[in-house]
Amino acid sequence: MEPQPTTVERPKQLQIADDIRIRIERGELRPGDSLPTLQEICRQWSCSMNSGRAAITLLREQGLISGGRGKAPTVRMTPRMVTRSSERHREEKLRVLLPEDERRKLGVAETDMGTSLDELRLSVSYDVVPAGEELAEQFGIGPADEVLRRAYELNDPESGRREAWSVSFIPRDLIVGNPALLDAENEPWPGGTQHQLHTVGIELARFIEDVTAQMPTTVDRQRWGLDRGVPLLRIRRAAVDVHDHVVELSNADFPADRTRLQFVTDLPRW
Amino acid sequence: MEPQPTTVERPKQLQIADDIRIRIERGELRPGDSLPTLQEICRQWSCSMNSGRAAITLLREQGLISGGRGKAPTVRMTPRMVTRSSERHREEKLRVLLPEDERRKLGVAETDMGTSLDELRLSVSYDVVPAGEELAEQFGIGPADEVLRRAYELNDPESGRREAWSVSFIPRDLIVGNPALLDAENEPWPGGTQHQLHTVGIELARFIEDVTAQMPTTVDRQRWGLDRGVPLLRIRRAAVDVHDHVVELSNADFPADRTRLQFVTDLPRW
DNA sequence: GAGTGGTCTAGACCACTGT
DNA sequence: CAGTGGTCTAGACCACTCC
Repeated sequence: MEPQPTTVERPKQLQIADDIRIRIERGELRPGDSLPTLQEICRQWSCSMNSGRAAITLLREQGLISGGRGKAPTVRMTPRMVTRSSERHREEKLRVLLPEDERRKLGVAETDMGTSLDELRLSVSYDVVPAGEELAEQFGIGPADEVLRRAYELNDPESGRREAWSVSFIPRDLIVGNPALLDAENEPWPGGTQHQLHTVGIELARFIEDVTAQMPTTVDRQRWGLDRGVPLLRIRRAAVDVHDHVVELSNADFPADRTRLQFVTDLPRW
Repeated sequence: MEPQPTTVERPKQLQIADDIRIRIERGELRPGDSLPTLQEICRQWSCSMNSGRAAITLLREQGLISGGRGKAPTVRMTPRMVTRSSERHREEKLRVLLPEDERRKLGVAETDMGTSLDELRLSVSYDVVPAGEELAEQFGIGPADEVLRRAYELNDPESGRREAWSVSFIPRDLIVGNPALLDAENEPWPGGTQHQLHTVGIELARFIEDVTAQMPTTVDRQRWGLDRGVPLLRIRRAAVDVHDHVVELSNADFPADRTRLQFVTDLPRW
């Protein structure tokens, strides 16, 4: 539990930050508007510069403001939200049985990360590594058994900022039937992961996705070009085949200020 | 974009926070362990107290540490994660057709918020209000048409902390056939929202859930009893009936440090 | 060049934690 | 009680923005 002062008066930085937050929520300060300058804050609330700064830091941490260096911080403009729907999984499965020239329109990167490759730089790395305790338990294999580890990262070549990131694991034994799957040079694969699994006779029955959120570290913030106060959405996904075996595990991160995760749950008819 | 200093050297607070973060990630500092005292930090990194404090604030903001008042902050212990699975929706639908004594085991609060009522205090408020622009568009009704607004809040009576929260909207026209649905006194309803809709002849076909995350405000943090650096997961859910009409919209928040949202996507068989 | 906020130092008071 | 970190003041330097 967060330590809270038990003083009769609330801390000044909290009072200031809340006052300004309320002005933002009321719409008196709109996205893009500048906050009062630090000096004005200190005058209006009669506090020292450092307390005023602390209030600004609090607002930043709540994701309400951005910018500031050299000019007053501004009320944060919400970036365009990109929706990433679970319907992709079903569409990808349908596409697997199409001829290659149809499939070719979508590679693993697009279907797994939900972004287009246009004007982005894709880094792919393939490794064969021991599964380790955690993965082994999920896959029902031994910890020393090998898994194929595939890491994808998309960067904006201009800013260098990360736009998408994911890492996935497949037990090596499952894909020995098609050695081409072990070669990163074949990326992007026409049709995505489901088609790759299809080439070794695996049909998927469902995806199980666990969603959590956490604050990025300072280096993560820099990598993604994130404002302070923006969480990362984390998806841990298991792909289950028609025999109820987990055949792929993947992790992916998404910046919460520009990502909306959509999940559709169909209900059986009465 | 976060302002970054362009000085040749990185800011001390960042250097200190990163050094300690790396020690945590390496396992040299384990959950529950105490950080070095502020004085030790200032000695080791030869900085002023305020810079050391700023580093601690950064770690707090990243959700890595907690506590502190009167003693050194400790590496955060991850609370037990509660998984909230989309399978609930399917199970609830199956239960709707059961006799009442079977249904009675689950009320709206449990099924919609995923928690048990045992030892928790439930606050319910029902209102009939105009839909407004946003809801009207979703429901396909007029902005002045009325909707039933149901707000649920679960609190721990001991600490007073909020444990669950949700608000849901249903067009009034849909439920006029059963006036009992407008009465908050009937909570908890045996069988949840799906059964309530069943009493006015509505069968649900699917749920569409949009997940985002954002940082809580300072008052939200206090309400939920959240540590600094813990995001809130926000679910915006639409219930769609068999005629493809949106019949219920709901919003719910969950603390990200103790909640895992699970979504199962079934794939059609070839 | 004037004004801005980010970072830093030095020193103080207070509430809280332990013994 | 001594030690701790949270909050606060006062004052300084710097990089950045805008004119």
